[in-house]
Amino acid sequence: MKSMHVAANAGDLAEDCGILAGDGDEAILMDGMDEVGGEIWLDDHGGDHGHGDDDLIVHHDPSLFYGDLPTLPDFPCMSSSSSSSTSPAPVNAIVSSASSSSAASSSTSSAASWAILRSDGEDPAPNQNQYGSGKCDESSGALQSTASMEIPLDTSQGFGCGEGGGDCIDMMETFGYMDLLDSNEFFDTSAIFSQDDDTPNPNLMDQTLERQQQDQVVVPMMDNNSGGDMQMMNSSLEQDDDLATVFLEWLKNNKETVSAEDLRKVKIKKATIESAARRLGGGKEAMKQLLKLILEWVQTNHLQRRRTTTITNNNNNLSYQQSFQQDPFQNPNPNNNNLIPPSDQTCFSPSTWVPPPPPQQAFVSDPGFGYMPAPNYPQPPPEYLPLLESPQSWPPPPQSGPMPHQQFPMPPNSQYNQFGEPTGFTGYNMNPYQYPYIPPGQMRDQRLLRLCSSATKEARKKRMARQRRFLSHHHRHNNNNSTNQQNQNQVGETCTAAVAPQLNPVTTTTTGGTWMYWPNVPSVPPPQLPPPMETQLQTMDRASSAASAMPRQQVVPDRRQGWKPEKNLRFLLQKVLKQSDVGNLGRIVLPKKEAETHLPELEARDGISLAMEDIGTSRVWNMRYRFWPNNKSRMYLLENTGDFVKTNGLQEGDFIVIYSDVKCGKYLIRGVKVRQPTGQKQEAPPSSAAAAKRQNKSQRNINNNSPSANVVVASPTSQTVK
DNA sequence: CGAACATGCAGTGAA
DNA sequence: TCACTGCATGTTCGA
Repeated sequence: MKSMHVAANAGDLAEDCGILAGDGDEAILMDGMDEVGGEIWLDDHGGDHGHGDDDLIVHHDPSLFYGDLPTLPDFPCMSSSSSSSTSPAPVNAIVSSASSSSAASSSTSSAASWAILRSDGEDPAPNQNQYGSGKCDESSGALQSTASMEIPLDTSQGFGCGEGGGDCIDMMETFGYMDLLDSNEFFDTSAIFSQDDDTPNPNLMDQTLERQQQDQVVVPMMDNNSGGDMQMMNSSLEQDDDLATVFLEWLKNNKETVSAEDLRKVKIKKATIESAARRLGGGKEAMKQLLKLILEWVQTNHLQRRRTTTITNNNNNLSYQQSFQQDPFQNPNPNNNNLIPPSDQTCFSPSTWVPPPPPQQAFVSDPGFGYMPAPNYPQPPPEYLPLLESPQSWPPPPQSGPMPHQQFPMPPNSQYNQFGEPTGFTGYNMNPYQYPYIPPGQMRDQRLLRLCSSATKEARKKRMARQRRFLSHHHRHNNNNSTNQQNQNQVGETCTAAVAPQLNPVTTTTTGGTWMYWPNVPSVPPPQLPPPMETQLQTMDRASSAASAMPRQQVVPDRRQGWKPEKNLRFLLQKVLKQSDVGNLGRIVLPKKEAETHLPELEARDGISLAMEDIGTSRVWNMRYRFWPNNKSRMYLLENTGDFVKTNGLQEGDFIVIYSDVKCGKYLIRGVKVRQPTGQKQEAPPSSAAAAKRQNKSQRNINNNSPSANVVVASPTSQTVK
C-alpha cells in the first residue's frame, strides 16, 4: 500500500534526519518489561524514608510506576560496562551519511524541502495531544511546524522559532511553495463553503474569512498560476478529475469544519509534492494518495486544533494560552523548586522530532521526506518556544567548557542531532509518546484541555488508532532503531522539568558499613527518597541475570492505563569514575559497549556535543562525546566533564549514570556519590600508584560482581546525612 | 589473546 | 609554565 510506503519512507527519512520514530519508545513496549521493569525501583517516591528494609521497595508491579512520581529505570548493570552489559549487541546509532558533514547546510536544505503546511497559527488552536498530555497548546502548531509548517508568529507569545523561527519562516516563505487553494481553479468549492452559513458549529469556522474567500476556493494541487508548480499533477484531466473527486469528497465530509481560509493556508512545496508523488509510485494514484494524506492531515491536525480552540475558549477563562502562562513545567513540588527555574528551562529540542506515526503525516520531500506535522503532538509551552529555534539559527557553542544553563547552543555537530544528522526540522516532537510534562497542579486544567483535545470521539478514535499503528510500527523496528530515538534530542527540552524534580540527586552515605542514598535536595527534608542502593542493586542483579533473555534497557511500558509518560527515563549507561575520570582532565572514559549501543554513533573522532542535563542540579552541561582511536578499536570519552564532576563533588569510586528521556530523547546525567564506610573512604585519591591500582582493582570487582553483594542498605538508625 | 579500559606522557598552544 | 589534547601503552578480564 502506498501509504505504507510513505510511512516506511518516512521512517527512513527520520533515520536520515537522525530522528527515530520513537525507537526508544519501543523499549517501552518491549516484551518482558515486567520482568525487568517490574523490578525497577522507585526513585524518590517514598515520602518517608529510611525505615529499614520495609522501604526497600522492589516493585514487581509495574503499575506502581504510574503513580504521580516518576521512576528511574534501574541500572541493569553496574558500570564496568563491558563485563556486565546485558544489552543486546551494540546497535550503532544510525547515522545518515549525509549527516556528519554539513549540519547547517543540511538543516537548511531540509527545512527548505519540507512539505509546508501552513496552519492556522493565528488562532490559539490548542494542540490536541492525543497521546496523553491532553495539552491544548497553541504553540504546538508553531512547534510542530518549526520547519515544516509556516507559522504565523505570535510574538506576544514569544514563540514561533524565536529568531530562529523567524528565520525558518522566512526561509519557508522564500521557497516556492504552493498553496493548496490559492489561485487554483479546478474546483470551485464555493458551493460547499457557501453552505457554511448553516454550519452547525459556527465556532469551527471563520465564516467571515470563509465567505470572503469563497470565490477563491479551489482545488488544491492544481495551481498553475502560482508559479506553475503543479503541472506534473494536472498532466491529465483524468487525474485531475480523480483528485477533484477525492478532494470534493473530503470537502463534503469536512465542510462543517473546514473553511477556504483553512485550506488556503495549507501550502506545500512543489518539489515536495513532486517528490512525494514519486515516492508514492508516481502517477495518478500517487497523487491521489498524496492528496488524501494531505487532507487527512489537514483534517486531523488543523481542524481539530480549531475545534479544540473553540471548545477551550468556550470553557471561558481557560484558553489554553492561559493555561500555559503558568509554567507547565514548573515544579509542582515547592520543595524542589530549586531544581529548575522555569526561566531557565531549556526546552528547545533541536533534534527532537520524530517521524510521525504512519501514514498520514509523512510526506515526501525533496530531496527526501518532509513531514507534515503530526497532528496533536505535544508542544512545549509558549514560554519555551523562543528556544525552539531552528538548528541553523542556534548560536555556535563555545568550543570548550561546560555550559551550564545555557540555552543549548547547539554545537555544529549537534545540528545534525546527535546522530550526526541534520535536524532541519526541529522544535517539536512528533513522537506521540513525547508528552509534555504536566505538573499535578495543573491537572485540572489539563483535564479540561484534554477534554478539548479530544473534542470529538472521532478524533479520539483516530488518535488512538494512529497510536496503535505507531506502537506496532515501533515495536517492529525496535532493535534496529532503538539508538536513534534516544538520540533524537541531545538537548533538553520540554520534559526537562518533568524528570528533574523527581530525580533528586542522591548521594550515598554510609555509616558503619551501610550504604544508602540520600537526596541532595538542600534544606528540605527529602520528600521522596530514592531507592536504597540495595534495591537498585538487587534490581541490577536481577536485570543482569535476566539479561540473556531480554534487552537491557527497558522502560516502563506505556501501554498501561495511567502511564505517566513524563517518567520515562531510560538507563543508558553508567560508569564508575576512575581517578582519571575525576582528575583535571575533564574527561570521562565511557564504557565502549554501552556508548556504542546507546549514544549516537560517532563518525568523526571529534565526536559531537551532547547536552547533558544534570538531574541533580538541572544544569545542562554541554559535553562532548567523542572517541579516540585505540588500537583497532575506539575509546569513547565524555569531555568537558570537569565542572560537572566538581559541581557534584564526584570522586573516584562515585559513578555517573546517563539516561535518556524516552519522551524527549534528551540526555540526562546523574552523578552519584558513593561513600564507603568510614575508614575506607575514597575521599582522598590513592596516595600511591599501588594504592590506586588496588583501588581500581577493588573497583573493578565492584563493577563486575553483583553489586548487591557489596552493599548493605542502611537501617534508618544508621543513616547519616551527608 | 584480544578487547576494553586506565592512565602516562608527549605535543601544542595560551597565559 | 600550565592546561589541554590526543595518542600510546600498560593492565585487567573475558572468551
